[in-house]
Order: sequence, then structure tokens, then C-alpha cells
Amino acid sequence: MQNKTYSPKEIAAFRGLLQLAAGGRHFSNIKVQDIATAAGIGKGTLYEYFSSKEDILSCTMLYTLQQFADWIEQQMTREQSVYDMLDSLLDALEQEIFLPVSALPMFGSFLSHEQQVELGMRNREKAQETFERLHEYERQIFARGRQNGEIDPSLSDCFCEYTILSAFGGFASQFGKKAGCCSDNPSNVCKNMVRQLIFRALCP
Amino acid sequence: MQNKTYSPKEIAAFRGLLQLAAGGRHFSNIKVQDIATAAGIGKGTLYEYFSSKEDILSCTMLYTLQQFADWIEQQMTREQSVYDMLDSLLDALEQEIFLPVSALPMFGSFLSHEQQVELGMRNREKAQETFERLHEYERQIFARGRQNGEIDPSLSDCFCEYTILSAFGGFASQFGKKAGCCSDNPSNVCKNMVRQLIFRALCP
Amino acid sequence: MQNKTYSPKEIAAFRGLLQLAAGGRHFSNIKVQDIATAAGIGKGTLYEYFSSKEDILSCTMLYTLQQFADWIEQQMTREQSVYDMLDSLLDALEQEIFLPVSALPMFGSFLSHEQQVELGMRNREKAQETFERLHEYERQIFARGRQNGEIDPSLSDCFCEYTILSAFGGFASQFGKKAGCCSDNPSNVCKNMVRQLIFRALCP
Amino acid sequence: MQNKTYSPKEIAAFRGLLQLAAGGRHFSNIKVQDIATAAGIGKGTLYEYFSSKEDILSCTMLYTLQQFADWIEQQMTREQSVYDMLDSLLDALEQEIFLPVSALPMFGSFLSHEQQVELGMRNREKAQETFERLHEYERQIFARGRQNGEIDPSLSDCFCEYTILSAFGGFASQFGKKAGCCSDNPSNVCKNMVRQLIFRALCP
DNA sequence: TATGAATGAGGGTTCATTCAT
DNA sequence: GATGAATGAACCCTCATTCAT
Repeated sequence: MQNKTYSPKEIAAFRGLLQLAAGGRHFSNIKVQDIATAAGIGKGTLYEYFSSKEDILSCTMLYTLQQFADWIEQQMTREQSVYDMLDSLLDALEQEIFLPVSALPMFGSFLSHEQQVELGMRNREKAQETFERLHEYERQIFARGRQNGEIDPSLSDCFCEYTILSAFGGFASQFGKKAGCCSDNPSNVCKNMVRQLIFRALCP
Repeated sequence: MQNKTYSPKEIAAFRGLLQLAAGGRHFSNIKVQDIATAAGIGKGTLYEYFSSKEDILSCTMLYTLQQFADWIEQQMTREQSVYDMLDSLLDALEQEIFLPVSALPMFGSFLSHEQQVELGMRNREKAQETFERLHEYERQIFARGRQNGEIDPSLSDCFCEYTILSAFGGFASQFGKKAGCCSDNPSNVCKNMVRQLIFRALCP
Repeated sequence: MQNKTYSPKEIAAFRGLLQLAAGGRHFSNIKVQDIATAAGIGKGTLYEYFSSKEDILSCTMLYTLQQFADWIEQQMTREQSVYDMLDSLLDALEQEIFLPVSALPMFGSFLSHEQQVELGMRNREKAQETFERLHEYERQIFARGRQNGEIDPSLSDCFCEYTILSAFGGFASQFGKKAGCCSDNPSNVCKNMVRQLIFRALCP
Repeated sequence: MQNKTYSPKEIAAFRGLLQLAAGGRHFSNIKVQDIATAAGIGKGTLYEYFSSKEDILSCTMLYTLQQFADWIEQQMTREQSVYDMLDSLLDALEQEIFLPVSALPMFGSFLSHEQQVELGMRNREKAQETFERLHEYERQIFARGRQNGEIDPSLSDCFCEYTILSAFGGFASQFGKKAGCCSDNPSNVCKNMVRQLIFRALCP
């Protein structure tokens, strides 16, 4: 239950990588030197904490998943509606509280399924545990949404999840393009679209 | 207006690359030798037709965009509802008529925005032209949908496009995972979810 | 029974490595680039023929063993005394017919026993076969020597082999020092010492 | 004349390195961390006493040479035959009194001549002095052997030295292979072969 | 025209050395 | 004094690109 604690250098590496990923670069195009520079540490130092470049990715993803799960857990204690929670999430992403929004794709289609499966080589158990934690929260949130009348009770958890992931996937994609099709404050427009898509798709 | 015609070797290269991308591999992880092998031609031959590995990608994307635009154009001549057209599209993707469905992410969030912008190095004009063709079709389709009562007239083109791209992005992502959260025929379940998401998000 | 045939590039690599080893450098101190340069080919080319730096060593050793076994086989057909054969061997080494004499240590104490055992990873069978061929020749030569009255019949094959390896080991070691303790033509003095050591140790 | 005295940490480093070398590993394959671990001290501490990895080797060699010269000097005071002294030496090596026998190659062909020359960077004078001491003892021992009728008077010091070095080189090499060609107590067999080779080669 | 052998720039990784504690 | 975390030069190896055939 207790999350692993990370050394400052490890966290620097995580943040460095996420920052680079936020630039839209694929992991294959990110050099170890880039991560080191972004983290403000020496290249060799990375290998004191990680066994390989792949390991950096896998640990970064686990770290982020854990941060995200912790954040969700905390949100769940507040008595808020599903859509309020969604707004909090959009704000948190934008403020890069636990993840630069632009790094989202790294957790989605950016990774091949194989890579996502391999994610855990070193962390398989922790990752599995965290995934299950997140799934459990998800189930609770959807259940609450159905009770509140926010989510159409006829919709399956599977569809709800697909809706949300798609909306965020599109969000990150649009966000990356900065301007998108709409001209004034792009961030707000994007957020509104995410909110609207999810609302329309899930409301009774 | 006239699409460039491609030699058999070029088409072999396109199909080879799309086939590899369909495996979920990112372009950076695909070797030139892999493309040559998948295309059934020699590695050196690729360089007779393309100036670089990047060029292969950019030409493949243009080729696919053109194929897609041609397909849409053809569909538009038929008097079908927007949702029928959507079904045709889902079938076409599944039958890999112009694009292995799993290669879709390569055209979406898989590519950084920078890469998408660079797409055209060699093909900028052609690509721009084709994008505009597609946008024009899109506008016509959305307009038709609003007239038919299939699309809520209060929704902007921007939101409609975002909805459709998100749904397909999620589709490709789920498709790549083969099984997904739902057990029986995954392809049908996926298609139903795409259809349902778009319908619920756009209907009046 | 048929030795593998080698491409010109492979042979160039073998000769390049032996030439470097002849300089007395240990394998760990020889860079892949050094081998490539000594062989007169590109660094990348080496990896078209060998899977790793270790593989270059292991193949070079097998090649040399085979060359040596072939040479011995050929010598055995001539009706010469054991000491004449010894002289031929000393000459052949000096003329680098199959091995620069200074590279001899590479086949002796230069390599740890573990390395010698691992020698064959890729070539284990071929190496074993060649070692056995050499052992068989050795037995025949010692037997002939005993019949000729050149070798004391009371001496075991084991002691004879130890004597010869020690003498050549010392030879290579002295040879490497070029001058050694004796001033005029060092090569001849060395050769005479090898001959004398073996003769005195083995004669009846 | 007075040997340098060494601190306990220096001696720990010497012993650590010799122990590792006894495993048959070449100096290039031994990491500084390995030496530190084998010596039971911190890696940084090594650099308090030695200027570089090379320096550790060079000092270890000088240390061992001095230990050896002291041992020989002590043996010379005893009135024993050359062959008795040889036996004492074989026993001492086996009991690792001043040098693990398996580390012998490091002092022989294991090192390129260049390395042996460079040995003294920091210790050139001390090393030269010790070498000369050893040479002087050697001369006295050979002279005594000739007087005793143990060594053929017609043999030069040069040949005698070559014989002994070769025999020990072969000894170390065989020793490293543990089993060798002879099955029962390998150590005894090896020692017997050394003794026999030297005896047969040098006796009148 | 089509090819793949050859290449070397560039990447991931190791490890001798330094230096703050 | 003793340490080991931090470092980056230098290594092995990959792979996009070229070019002789």
C-alpha cells in the first residue's frame, strides 16, 4: 500500500523526462543526454538510479501513475460531483500538478501496447497494483455518477472509460497543436470541449 | 487537383510501412531494413524513390491522406446519412481498404505536432491541398448532418471534428489492445462504442 | 572435417587483430576501432561479420587454431625428425606463416582459463574438434619421437606437452622483449634456447 | 636499500589486487571498485594512496618484487642446494607466502613488455634497484648450482633464467587450468613437472 | 534499375576519477 | 582520514545512407 519513496535525483529524472515528453517527442527520439540535461544531472548519474533508458521510462510511468492515483484518492474524499472532479482534473493537468498535460499521450497511444505491457519489467507488481487501484476508483466514480444522475445508468463502465480516455486523448492532441481550430484562449476552448464531449456522451 | 500517381515500388513501400505501424511500433523504432523487407524490395531501392527515412513517412502519410480523401469523395456521391457513412468508414478501416486501422495513431497523437507540421517537407503543398479537401468534405458532411437532424445544430464544426477524432483515436488505441475491457468479438464492441460515442455527443 | 572458409574481410579482421596482439596488447585494451583500422575496413563492417568484439576474438582464435592444425598436418606427411619439425615451427612462427609469434601469448596465459573455455560460445564444436585434432597430432609426434630415440620413453605425453608449451611461452615472452639478455641476433639466440630447452628436457 | 614501508591500507590493496589477479582476470578487466571491495576499503580511499588504477598495479608489482627479493635473500642464508631452494619456492607460491601462484602470469607474459617497462612510472628507481638485486641473487644461485654439480657448467645464466621462467610460466598456466591433463592431486603433479623440467634442462 | 555490402556518425552504457561530506 | 555519489570521456554497437556492381 505504501508507495515507494523516491530520491531527489530520481524525481529530477522523472520531471526531466515528462518535460521532454510534454514537447511531444517520442521516447525513441529522446536521448539519455537530453533527460540528464533536463533533469540537471550528469548522464552517468542516471545509471546510478536506473538500469537503462527503458528503465527510466518505466519508472517514470509508475511514478506518475502513483501520483495520479494518490491525487484521485484525495479528490474522492471530497464530496463533489463527477463533473466537478473532471474540472479539477483538467485544472491539475494544466497546472502540471502531477503530469504535464502534453505528456498525456505518453500514457496512451504514444506507447505501443507491447511497451505498455512491458512497462513493468522491473515494476510489474507495483504497476499492476496501481492500475487496479485506479480501476477501483474509476468504478466508484462511475457508480457515484450514476447515483447522482450525472451518468446514464444504461452505460457500461467500459463505455464510460472509453469516453473519458478518448476525450483526454483528443484534448492532449489538440493541446499539443496549441492553437487548434479555435482562436481565442485555446486552453479554455479545449477544456470546454473535453467537458462537453464527456457530458454529452455520458449524461442520461 | 490530379493526384500524383505512384510506382508499384512506392506503393509497396507505403503498404510495408503501414503494415509495420499497424503492429503498434513507433516510426523511430522501425528500421529502414524493416520497411524494405515488409515491402519486399531491397533497402537500396527505397533510396531510389525516397530521399530519406523521414521522406518515406511523409510520402506514406500523403498517400494515405489522398486515398482517404478519394474514398470520402466517393462516399459523398452516395446519398447516405452521416451515421451510415460512419459505418462505412468503420468497415473500411477494419478491412484495411486504405489504412490499417491500427496505423491510425500514427496520424494522430502518435506524431508530435512538430512532426505533423514537418510532414510536408517535400509534400507541403500537396499535403496542404489534401487537408483542405478533407476539411471541405468535413464541412459538407457536418452541414448535411445538421440538416438531417443527425447533428445538434448548436454544435460547432470544431467540436464535431474534435469528437470524431477523439472517438477514432480511442478506437485505434482500444483496437491495438485487441482484447480491451470487453470480451466477446472485440472489433464489434469497439465499433459500437465509436458509433455510440459519436452519436451521443453529436445528436440533438 | 572441412574447415569453414572465410571471406576476405573476415581474414582481414583476423590478421588485424593478430597484428595488434603481436604488439603485446591485451584484448581488453584493443578497441574495436583499432581492429577495424588494422584490418583496413570500417568499424561497422566488422559487425557485418561478427556479432561482437568477443566474437572477433573467438573467431580469430578458431581460425588460427585451424591454420595451425592444417600446418601441422602438412608437416606430418613429411618424414622428418621431431626436432626438424620443431625448427620448421620456429621458422614458421618467425615468418608469421600462420601466427605472429608475438601473438602466441594470446593463446596461452594471456587469456584467463575462463576465456579459453568460453572461446567457443559460437564455435564450441569447431574449436573442440580442432583441439582434438591437435591433440591427436601431438600424440603421434611424441610417439614418433620416442621411436626415433629423440624423446625419453619414460616421459609422459603430459610432461612433453608441458615442456613444449613452457618453452614457447618463454620464447614469446623473450621475443616480446626483443633484446632479452643476449645481445647479437636476438631471434636466433631465442630460437636456440627454445631448441635447447626442449632437447635437454626431452632427450633420453 | 631500505624497502619502503607500506600502510595497512596499501597492503590491503595489494592483497586485494593479487587475489583478483589470481582468478585469472587481466588487469584491464578488473575494476577499481573490485579492488576496493577485495581490499575491504572504500573506492575513494584507494585514491588517497595511489594516483591511478595503473599506479595500484605498478605499486603492487613493486611490493611483490620486494617481498620476493626479501624472501630469496633469506633463503640464500640457508645452506641449501639449488633444487631444495626450488622446492621451497614452489611451496611458498602454493602457500601464497608472497604471491598467489595464479597471479604469476601477471608478472610474466600477462603484461606486455611495454607495460613491464612502464611498471616504474612512479617507482622506476625502486623497481630497477629490486630487479638488480634479484639478478644478483640469480647469478649467485646459478654459480652455486654449477659448483654443486647441479647445473651444467656449460649453460649460460641467460639460458638458466629462460628455463626457470618458462617452467614457472607453464606452471602458472597449468595451475590456472586447475585440473590440467593429469587427474590426481593436480598441484603435486604440476610441481613435479616444474621440478623435472628444470632438473632435466639444467643438470649436467 | 535494383541491390546489399560497406560505412561512420551518433546513441546507450561503463567506469576511472573527483570532491563534498 | 575515509567514503561513495556524481561525473563525463570513451567505449561498443546500431542503423541511415551511399555506391560499386
